[in-house]
Amino acid sequence: MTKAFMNESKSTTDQVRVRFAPSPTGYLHLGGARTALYNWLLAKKTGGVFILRIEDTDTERSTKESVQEIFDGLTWLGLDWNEGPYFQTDNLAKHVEAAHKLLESGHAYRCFCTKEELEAQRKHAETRKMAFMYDGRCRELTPEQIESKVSQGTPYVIRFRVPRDPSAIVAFNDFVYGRMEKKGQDIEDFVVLRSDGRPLYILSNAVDDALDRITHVIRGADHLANTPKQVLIYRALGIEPPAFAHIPLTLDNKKAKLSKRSHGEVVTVSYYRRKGFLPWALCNFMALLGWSPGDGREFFSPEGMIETFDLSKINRSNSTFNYVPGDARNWTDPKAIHFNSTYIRTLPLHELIPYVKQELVEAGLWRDSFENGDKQWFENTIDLIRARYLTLKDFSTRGRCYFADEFEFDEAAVKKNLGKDPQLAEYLPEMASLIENLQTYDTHTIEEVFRSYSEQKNVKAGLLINAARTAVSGTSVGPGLFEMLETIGKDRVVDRLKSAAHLEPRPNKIVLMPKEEPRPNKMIFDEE
RNA sequence: GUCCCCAUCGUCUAGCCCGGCCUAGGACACCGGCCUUUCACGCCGGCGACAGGGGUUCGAAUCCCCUUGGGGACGCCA
Repeated sequence: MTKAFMNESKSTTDQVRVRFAPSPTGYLHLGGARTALYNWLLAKKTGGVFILRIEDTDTERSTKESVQEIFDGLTWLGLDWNEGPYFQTDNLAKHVEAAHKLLESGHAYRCFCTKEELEAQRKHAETRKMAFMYDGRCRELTPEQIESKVSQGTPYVIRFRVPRDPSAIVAFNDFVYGRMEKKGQDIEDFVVLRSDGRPLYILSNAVDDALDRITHVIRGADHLANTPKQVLIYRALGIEPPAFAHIPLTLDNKKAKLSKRSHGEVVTVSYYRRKGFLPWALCNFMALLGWSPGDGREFFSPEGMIETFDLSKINRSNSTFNYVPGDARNWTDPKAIHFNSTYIRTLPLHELIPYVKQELVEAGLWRDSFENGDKQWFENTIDLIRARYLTLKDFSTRGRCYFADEFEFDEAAVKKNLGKDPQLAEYLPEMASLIENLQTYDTHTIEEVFRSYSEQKNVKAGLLINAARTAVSGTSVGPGLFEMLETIGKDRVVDRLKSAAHLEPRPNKIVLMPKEEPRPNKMIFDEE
């Protein structure tokens, strides 16, 4: 409408400008993170700009912690933004200005109805199972009536004057849902400015998008129904609306009958960080919740996904996050774990190592020699053990025996592999001595010791192999024994074989997964 | 209650717009087998879906209608 506004909002380039605009009222959860990811992907793909805007106009519910969580989460995921963070509250004056412009141009009007009156009407309609929509009684107040109420100091809100012409329709094209139309008659005269002078989201959000020259609004489908209202605002302000892409919501697994209690953290980004996820593994998983390239590919490098990503390939139907509470192995969607473990197994070693380092540092297992004198050994070891790990946590739990001398013995493994034959108490120290005397200590020579010793004693090699495995690692599973013994090292192997001879089956269970912490949340992930 | 969106294996999905190549493909999970010193990986195989009903058509997962189910919006929340 006004020149100032148009100038500020007019797009000066063809560059794609997208934004992630979360409200800092809770955790950054998977739904929001996926929205951020899609925005980021489009920006990267088009050489555009990705903006972070914190929509903190709900001052009662917004928290500093939540803002920090959003920063941390996006940073961890690798979804770097080019502009911002902007804070919506910084633009309040502009939003108010817009509201007044709407008023002046006749696109909006003052409504003096009180909250109480409206609430009563709403209740009334509800009890009679009627649809409630503001009846527009303040719509046609005469200038004199308005003047009178204003001079009396009667509080008022500013409502948008939605076209009531039966033929009026508001339409927009959505990249995902196609052409969307809504009759003006089905849209309420919505409030854009509160009686205390603060703007509402519907206005602030649209004005900010205009101010930030957003070209594509990619957000959750929960905003689909709001969009016609915002289109109305844009038009009334003389601004060309951005393009829209509403993405389907992610739902909870209903059948699991999740209570709010049993939920919580499993839907937050920070939880996956703590649980040992590789950030890109999470991104890859999230991306496929509602988008697919259509050719069956599922694993993408960031570059590959950027290249392949396409708004038109986003689904229209909601997806379900397949989380079943109480399943220790599948503590989150099994497919998410699949992505993580596959990345751990297949990532170029030099890309994985920094994550492993961080994990070992946190667990107190890191030694600086791992990137100096023992660098080669360390890399070989990681490469050897990573194949069967699901999360980074496994490096410090299941992998502990490779980096420390104190580790736990699995009761069942001890019973099965060390308790199998009492003769082992004799065999193991003897083998330890043989190994101790080896001139060269490598996979080949170690294997020779085992093979010839088993022949000599006329016992199955498997008996000795399994016993040794448990003796040096505490478990019954792991890499090939001879590689394992080589990497663990001669001295340690000798010590462990000797002491294992005296090991008896006793309770000493290993707990691999950290305990589930309590926390809950909503069933649906808001996408913005 | 009103308006809107959606509907393929348990889950994520391909196919749908431009009907026939679909006795519906892939992935995860699950089950079995092979490999093997264990566990994984890998490979082979199995289980498993077009929500229901009408139409249109020579032919429908694909088009139309109805029903059902799920979801969203309907706030001086975002």
